[in-house]
Amino acid sequence: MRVLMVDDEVRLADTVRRGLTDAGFAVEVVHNGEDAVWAASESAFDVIVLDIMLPRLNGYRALAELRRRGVWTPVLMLTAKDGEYDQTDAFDLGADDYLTKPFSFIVLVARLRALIRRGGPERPVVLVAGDLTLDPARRRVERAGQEITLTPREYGLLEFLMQHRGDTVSKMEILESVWDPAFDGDPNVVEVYVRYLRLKLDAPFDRHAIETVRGMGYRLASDGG
Amino acid sequence: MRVLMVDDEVRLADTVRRGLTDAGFAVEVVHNGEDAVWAASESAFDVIVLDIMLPRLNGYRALAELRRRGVWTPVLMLTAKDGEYDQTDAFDLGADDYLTKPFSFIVLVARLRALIRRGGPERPVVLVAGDLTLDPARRRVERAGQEITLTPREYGLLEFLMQHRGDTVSKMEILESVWDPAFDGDPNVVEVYVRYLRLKLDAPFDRHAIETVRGMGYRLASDGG
DNA sequence: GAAGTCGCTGAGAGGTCGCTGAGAGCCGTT
DNA sequence: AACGGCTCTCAGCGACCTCTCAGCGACTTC
Repeated sequence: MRVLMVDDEVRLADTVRRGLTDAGFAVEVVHNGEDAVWAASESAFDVIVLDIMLPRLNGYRALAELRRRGVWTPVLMLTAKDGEYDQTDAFDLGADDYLTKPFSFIVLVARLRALIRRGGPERPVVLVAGDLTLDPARRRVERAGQEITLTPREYGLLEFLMQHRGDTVSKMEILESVWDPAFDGDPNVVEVYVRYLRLKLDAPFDRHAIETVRGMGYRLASDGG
Repeated sequence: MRVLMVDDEVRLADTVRRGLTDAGFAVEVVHNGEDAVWAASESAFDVIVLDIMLPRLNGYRALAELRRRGVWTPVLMLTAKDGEYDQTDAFDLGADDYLTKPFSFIVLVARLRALIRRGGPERPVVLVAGDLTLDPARRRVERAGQEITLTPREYGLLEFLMQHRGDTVSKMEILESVWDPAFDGDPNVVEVYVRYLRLKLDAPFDRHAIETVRGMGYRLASDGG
């Protein structure tokens, strides 16, 4: 059973490594996010222990990058008790379990065994509207099984619309959420990006997922159009 | 947060119920598909946990039936590891997430939270008058389940009438609320818009929701006409 | 039944809104 | 330095929405 331990607290990492080795695991340790992504991509681990606070590439970014690369090794995240991040965010990004520091070593071993036993990693929550799917962890959008590539802005807009699928959202709401909470420019930019999305999501499939509600805003059909 | 747990493995269902209760959820448990549909239709849950293998009506059929009835509560499906179904089928049928048995309880809780969070805030009250409904959040108007598209002005007028359904409201009250508090033009514009609403809401259904009270104003029938 | 008031209706002018194509500015890459 | 991708601005256009107006019918009052 191979474990990749990622933590920049050298002392803690070393303690854990020794304990896990005694428990029969083969352990590799790296201390920053970039090395973690590299190590996990290069060779196959059964499970990854990933701290959030990391130099160069923090735990969330590293996890997202791994999932984006198609690495689905189960990940147990280590979160500080009162960190700035919402712990459940970890799940949205494709983590499979988490532990709050400080943690009991026995619990860690038990969780790791459970993750390994359970096998494949859990799928992150995927937004669905008919045959339109958006996977936040992999930052991937598909219609009818076909991948759609979007720019960051287009992606942000679609994610917002899908989070509110079925509801009518105003351009100002969109601007405040997808652009800037203090946006005060021309709302026309939303129209422009809605058009871009329609050209990529609707036109090629002869569908109409994004409806215009004149005078109010836009609505993404719950069934994907 | 109310959870409906549907599973015919009594032992498992009970364990989950206790765990969720400890985690602060209000849990209701049923053990077959028909009861699930009934329970979910009768009262509002924040999320439904639905096993696939169920007596009387299996999970897929139950889910389809719920959606058919317009129940859009988020559903997390439980799938057996090597079942006959492809897991991704769940998405096609309108499930919002799934977990493979056996699953980690911690993951279940996190997923439920994510689903509830994703579902957004509680819907505001939907205005109802007979078979006429107006949903302010979705900005959607329906008569007998059929969507009616309204212009902003028409929508504003109908919203006002439905807020005062059963009461007679004068044209001046309408003008001050729907048009402008300092409106001083010709009240005839209200007559014109009442007509537009009648053409869209009443005429196609051979109904008379909006009554004229000569010399007084208008009244929207509480029972929708 | 005549006169007056009130509400209904069809037509249309004018304004607003959203859509669209073109292109400028800004990056990061080659 | 040139290029390509991304973001955003802008102005023209067409469709839609709002409101006005005048004629007519219905109801009320005398």
